[in-house]
Amino acid sequence: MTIAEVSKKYELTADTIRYYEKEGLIPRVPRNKSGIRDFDEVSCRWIDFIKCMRSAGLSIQVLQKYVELMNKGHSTAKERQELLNLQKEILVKKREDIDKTIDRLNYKIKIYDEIIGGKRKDFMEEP
Amino acid sequence: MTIAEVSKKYELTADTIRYYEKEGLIPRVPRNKSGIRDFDEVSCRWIDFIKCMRSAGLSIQVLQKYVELMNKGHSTAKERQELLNLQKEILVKKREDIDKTIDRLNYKIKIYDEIIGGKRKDFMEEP
DNA sequence: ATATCACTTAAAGTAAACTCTAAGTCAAGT
DNA sequence: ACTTGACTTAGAGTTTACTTTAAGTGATAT
Repeated sequence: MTIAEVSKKYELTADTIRYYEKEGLIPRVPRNKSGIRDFDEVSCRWIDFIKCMRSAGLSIQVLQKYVELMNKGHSTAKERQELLNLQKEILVKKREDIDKTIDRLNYKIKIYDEIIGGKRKDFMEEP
Repeated sequence: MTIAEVSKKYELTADTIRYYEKEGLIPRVPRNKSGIRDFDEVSCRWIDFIKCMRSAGLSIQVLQKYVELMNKGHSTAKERQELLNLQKEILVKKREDIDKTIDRLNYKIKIYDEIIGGKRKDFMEEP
């Protein structure tokens, strides 16, 4: 698969994919005889994995670390598990923040229904 | 309340609070006769609101826009509601991404239990 | 043969959200 | 009177995650 095909499939720009490779977020992608990237299934699975992790906000640095540990081999399995576990806990916390914010937004949206319906005054001085 | 007290209460640095005010994320904070900020309840409620929204990832720009509409008065109530509603929908989508990622991390963490327990091979080439 | 087009690289540039610095003011303590 | 420490401002600097640019290569279409 060419970078253009992968880019379309995963909705990431070719630039972003090259950047991820350069930064070591995905292992080096195989090239054909003229030096052009030819993505195999393993490369695609990596792209899919990184895209998922990035969509939730895991940092480039953390993902670099994960690939680095992967490259160091079996002895790093425990450390890799701990890394993933810490990131998971961060995401659980983040989800709580988002839940609280959604609740607050829903409440305000409801209040706005009343304001717009003339049933309540629009207090400009308060958020 | 001084900026130091507000900073402690809301766990935001004084710099961040000044930055939020300068950028118009919160209305201008009242000052005492020597020009020092003296936060009243309204200012504190704004800080609390902005902190909550920022914790979920709403952008500075969007929050600036909200304050700007607030300042324009009652006629912008509908637009403010729409702004909040759009942001809410973005957060719902974001929460789905986070949920998917948490699921995927949980799955991998479980697999690592097996790898560490010697029940499964550690396939280094796949994420 | 030549033009076109997608690809390659390294490196510079950008946007968002802070964070820090410099220079200064002011009130309180010794 | 003088030092200390928290505050003030404008503006420069930093970090993260891309994004763009410049210069070049190679395969295919005319």
